[in-house]
This record gives sequence, C-alpha cells and structure tokens, in this order.
Amino acid sequence: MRPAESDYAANVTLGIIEGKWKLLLLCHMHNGTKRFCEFTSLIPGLTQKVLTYQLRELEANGLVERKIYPEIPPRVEYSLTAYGESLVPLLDLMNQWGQDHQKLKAALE
Amino acid sequence: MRPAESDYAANVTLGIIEGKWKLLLLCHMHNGTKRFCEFTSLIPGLTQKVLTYQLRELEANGLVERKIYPEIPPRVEYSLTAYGESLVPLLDLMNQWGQDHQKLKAALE
DNA sequence: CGGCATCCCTCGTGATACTG
DNA sequence: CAGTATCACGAGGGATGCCG
Repeated sequence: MRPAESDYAANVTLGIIEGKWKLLLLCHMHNGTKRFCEFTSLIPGLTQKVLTYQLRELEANGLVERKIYPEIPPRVEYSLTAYGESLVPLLDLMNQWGQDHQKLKAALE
Repeated sequence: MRPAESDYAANVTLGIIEGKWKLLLLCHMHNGTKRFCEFTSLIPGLTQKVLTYQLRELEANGLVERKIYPEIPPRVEYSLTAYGESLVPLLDLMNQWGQDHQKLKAALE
C-alpha cells in the first residue's frame, strides 16, 4: 500500500482503497459476510496470496473484520465493520462515475 | 495506468484517478488554470517527467485540457474540463473521508 | 480449508541529462 | 519554459508448492 504522500487527505483514502481487488472485495462484503474461499470463486483471477494480503490490509485499516472459527475444517469469515460501511457512499459514487464513463466511451465509437 | 480489471465499474474510476499525484493535480486545477511549472513549485517532489506523464493520462481521459500558447518562452496551461469537474464531488468525498480517517487514527494514540 | 514461503516479473515512479 | 530520453529501482502482483 502506498504511503500517504503529500498532505492531501484524499490521497490517504486513495492509499487505503487502491489495490487491484480491494474495491471488489469491499463490494462483495457489503453484500454479506463471506468466507475466504468464496472470494476466490467469486473473483476469477484472484490468487490466494494476493487475497490474503489485501484482506489483511483492509483489516489493518479497520474496514474489515476477520472471524476465525476453530473448527475442522477451518472456517474464516470476513465482513465489513461499521467503519468499513462508511466507505459505501464513496464506493457507490465511484461505481456510478465509472459506469457513466464507460457509457460515454462506448458512445464515442 | 492500471487497466480496468474485472467489470466492477468503480475499478474503472480507480484506474483513472490512481497515480501518486493525480488527485493533487486535479485539486490544484480545480482551484484554477495552472501552468506546467506551477505544478512543480506547488508540489515538492514531483518531477517533470512524472508530471508530464500524469497530465497526459488525465488529458487522455478527457479530464484535463491542455492549451499551448505558441510564444517564446513557451507557455502551456492546464485546466479541468467540464467532464473533469464531474469528478469534484468524488474528490471532496475522498478528501472528507481521508480527513476523518486521519483524525480517527490520531485519536487512537 | 485457509493460509504461508518463495521466486519472478511487470509497471509506476524517481534521478539525471539534454533539447527546441 | 516545457518538455523528451535513459537508466534504475522497489513494490504490487502472479505462479507454484507446502503446511496445520
């Protein structure tokens, strides 16, 4: 994760949500608690190592809660914290803008 | 710039605004048209090469207009397009969230 | 199942020098 | 002033294999 360079606060936010799959992870968790293996089936191309890493970063920033069930076979569930939910408006806005942008690009062809 | 991986539209937005200095550049242009050299004095640590590159990406996405004045010495001015202005609410939201996040982190110490 | 360890490679960024 | 041209580096991400 990029350190928050310069004191522009938006860069702090960017540093937290940037990462190839983080937005997608947040989005899926917003739709409900997910298990580790669910992500890999929901998101083709996402490898375990990277998934682990990005979930840990989200967790470190307090956006995500990691619940371990001491069972055999092991079960770990990930969910958005209340703090993570505070990002939802931002995700929605980014999603909306991205959709509009894609439509605009498509219209130019 | 990262290609828009997966079809989650927010990722498209992320791909467009990510870059170490892009948010800052957008922010400064929102405060008014800027010349090339102004950026390098406004933003310590930003080199000419990277500035050029990031401005070109913003321009390629239609967010920024580049106006060349055929004078000696040369003058080039950069400003937000109307389309670029459509990102301002997003920048504000990111900035607000980032500020809150920093306050929260500070309060935890 | 839910990881961690290791190797590798690409890409964004940085440093520096040069040009019209 | 506003770039372009090279070289270099580190981090993020991908592939694979092993473990409790």
